[in-house]
Amino acid sequence: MTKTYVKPKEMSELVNTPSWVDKGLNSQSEMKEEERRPAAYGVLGSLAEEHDSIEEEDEEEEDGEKPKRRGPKKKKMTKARLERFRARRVKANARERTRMHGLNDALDNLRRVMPCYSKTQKLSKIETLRLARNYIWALSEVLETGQTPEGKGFVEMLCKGLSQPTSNLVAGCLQLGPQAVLLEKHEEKSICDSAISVHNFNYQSPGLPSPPYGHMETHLIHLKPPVFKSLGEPSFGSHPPDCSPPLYEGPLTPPLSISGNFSLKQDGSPDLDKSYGFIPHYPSANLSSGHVHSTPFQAGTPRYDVPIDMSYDSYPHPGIGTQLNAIFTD
DNA sequence: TAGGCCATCTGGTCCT
DNA sequence: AGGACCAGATGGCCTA
Repeated sequence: MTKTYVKPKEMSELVNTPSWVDKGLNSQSEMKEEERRPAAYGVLGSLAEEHDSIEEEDEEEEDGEKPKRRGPKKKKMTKARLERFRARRVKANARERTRMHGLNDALDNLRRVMPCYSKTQKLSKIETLRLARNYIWALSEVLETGQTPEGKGFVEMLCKGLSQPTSNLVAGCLQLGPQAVLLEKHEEKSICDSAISVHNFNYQSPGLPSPPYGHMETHLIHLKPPVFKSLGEPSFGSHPPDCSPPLYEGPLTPPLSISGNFSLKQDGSPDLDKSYGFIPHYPSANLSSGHVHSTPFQAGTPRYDVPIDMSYDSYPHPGIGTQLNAIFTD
């Protein structure tokens, strides 16, 4: 289930005021015992406790009843040392946040080059990674065979292992008609025409609003995944040299929206802030007759179901697959 | 209300 | 000593 994620709180609020700060405490160790969480017990609390335990241990050693503890004796936790640990922990937390933000930014960039992208309807992290894996796979199939991707098969490949909602979403994205604003990219198209021949691909569904932004053809042309370079093109050797996708350095423009229905800015570029939410308009069994899912859905909201094969064994290219296969299998 | 997804905190490990 | 990375724990938000 994709959804619009809303941050629980303002980041600055979380950064500046952890829960124990909210309570007017100096550290989590000062929280009441029942309010403490095991994981949040914290170095500060455990250090304070450690300090106590060391003193107790010393007392016991004096009694001579307990064997001496091996290893270096822990330093006594002075107030200054506690302060240093506290400051270090705060810094580490900030670094960790920054690190995770960087990771999320990278995931966002990945979302932007996925077949369905919208600022308002974000794929989850795991679904983004799974779709990316499938997408690489599907594109490698197109490049390797040099054949027109059969629409149904292409979408099914993209949807391997994805959740039903995400599968529907991808299917909805890719069943767009041939009218495409981005067909202006004729030069790029001509370069790799022999390798990427998708002219016959047409998933147009009756009743689907004409998307101003992309269908499968433009999307494939648009993509210049750096991964092909980094892989050394082992499985693309049959392709003309000029067909190897250049390293992508341009802006990360979304090839397709979730609904294929972006608003356009004055310059013709898609206005990502005003993209519409995904609305499935399509009757079930439209894409793959005989693969209609029995998953219940609300009356009046027909779904565009894609059969989901949760196994990765049937992927076409074991070469690239062996590298990818181990990554996202559950 | 349960489950999914997320951000954050935390402690451990490895490396410089 | 300190930074990067990782995984576990936890609570908040949202949806079915």
